[in-house]
Amino acid sequence: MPGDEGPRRRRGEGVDLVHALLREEILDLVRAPGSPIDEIHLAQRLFMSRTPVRAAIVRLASEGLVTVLPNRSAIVSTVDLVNLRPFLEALTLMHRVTARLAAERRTEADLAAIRVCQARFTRARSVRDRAIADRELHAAIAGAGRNPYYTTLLCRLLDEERRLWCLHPSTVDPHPEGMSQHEALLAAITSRDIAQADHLAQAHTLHLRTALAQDLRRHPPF
Amino acid sequence: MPGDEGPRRRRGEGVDLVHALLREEILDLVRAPGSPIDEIHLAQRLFMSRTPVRAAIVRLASEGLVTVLPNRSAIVSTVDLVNLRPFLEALTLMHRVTARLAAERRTEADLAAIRVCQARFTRARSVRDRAIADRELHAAIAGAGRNPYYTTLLCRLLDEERRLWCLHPSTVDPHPEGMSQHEALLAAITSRDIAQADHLAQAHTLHLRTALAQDLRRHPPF
DNA sequence: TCCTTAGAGTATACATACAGTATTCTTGTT
DNA sequence: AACAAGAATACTGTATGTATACTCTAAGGA
Repeated sequence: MPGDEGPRRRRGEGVDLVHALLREEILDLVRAPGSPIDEIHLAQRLFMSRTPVRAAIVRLASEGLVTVLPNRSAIVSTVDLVNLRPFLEALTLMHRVTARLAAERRTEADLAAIRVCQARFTRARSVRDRAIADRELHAAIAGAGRNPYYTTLLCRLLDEERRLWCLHPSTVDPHPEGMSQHEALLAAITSRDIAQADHLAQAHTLHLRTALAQDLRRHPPF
Repeated sequence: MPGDEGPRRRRGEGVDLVHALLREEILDLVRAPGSPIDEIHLAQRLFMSRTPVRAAIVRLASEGLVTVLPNRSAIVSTVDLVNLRPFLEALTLMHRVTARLAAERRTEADLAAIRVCQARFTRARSVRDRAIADRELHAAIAGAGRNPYYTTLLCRLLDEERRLWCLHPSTVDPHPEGMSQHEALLAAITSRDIAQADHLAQAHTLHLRTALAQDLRRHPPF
């Protein structure tokens, strides 16, 4: 099977390939939360053996995107409503602390990288592209804060936020104030205004919180 | 080899076994930071095949305890001095936020569990046992805060702190104020005094910070 | 003497075979 | 007809073989 098709992958990139593919499919909700992941079919689809597929699943499990059931198939992690409160809580804190640190420590190179992401965000048209660009933008801001622990956690939370956005597209569909919020946040980081950056980061997640609540009221999940 | 010895492990617990063993050896500095991990020898030592060993290494890599070099052997993650500032920064924030939330949300059952950990901490005699008990205690406090994101990150940071303690034992060896600090923190959480819990959590890491600085001055790593 | 390079050796990344468990389908009984 | 027990099936966990990539050593050339 492995040699049947495919441009004879180089040794070592098989796991990354499966990991990236599964990750995208999970975040785009192509794979529904709770749906099982069949190692064999996935391996056959990618013309490789089960070994790298299993390794990728283990990695995704430690990132929280899949849940392994012992002696059963692994499933895509569910989007739990009881998890919503701690999620928004942690997202708010990480946005605030990374924005503060970015305002404090950013270099000119950081600002340039952030502006590239911002430009990419304004060009994004689909909900999915906006979600990806938004993640990259905030990851760049966190990177300017120079604390990999915060960056890692924020990226994980932004991944979960992407699934929420795909579940409730109306929270991001018009998104007119998203850009102006970003612009204001960038201005605060540029001028090293820590208090203002903190305030705007708080407002950013507050916006998400109210939009989600509105959406849940309009489209209750029951 | 697999059936040679060992009480015929049940299916599925092999990976957990290797993971737990490697984790302990890494945190106790039995395996030096930067030292390579030989899958084959480890598998032979535990009377199992390389497959579960590899799975455990992948898990440890995603937890940050080992670093996999592509097409090379995995190595124990190094304790980097340039990482010390973000580490202490994140540790302080996580201690503060988990203590605040614990003071806000703790139940009677939480208090009972925390007190069990505290009792275990006072009974601990060796540096290693104290480090383990300290981790369990703060994990219990974080658990009372009801935010798994904070709990996960704090536990990861406490693991790294354990390696620091083993590298610089003098920071914890006498440790007379550690217990009174814990007692005061527990009192604040019990009486739901959020501001006081925050303040004490901050003092807790400040103590670690100054002790580490003192120790680094006495025993410079060069 | 030092740098480059070729070859042997070793260990990882992947493939595949086997074993065990969970699920499902079938069959018999009430 | 509905339920239970057993068999068949399917997929996971583990073991092991194979090929590739890296390391180390040594030899040759500058």
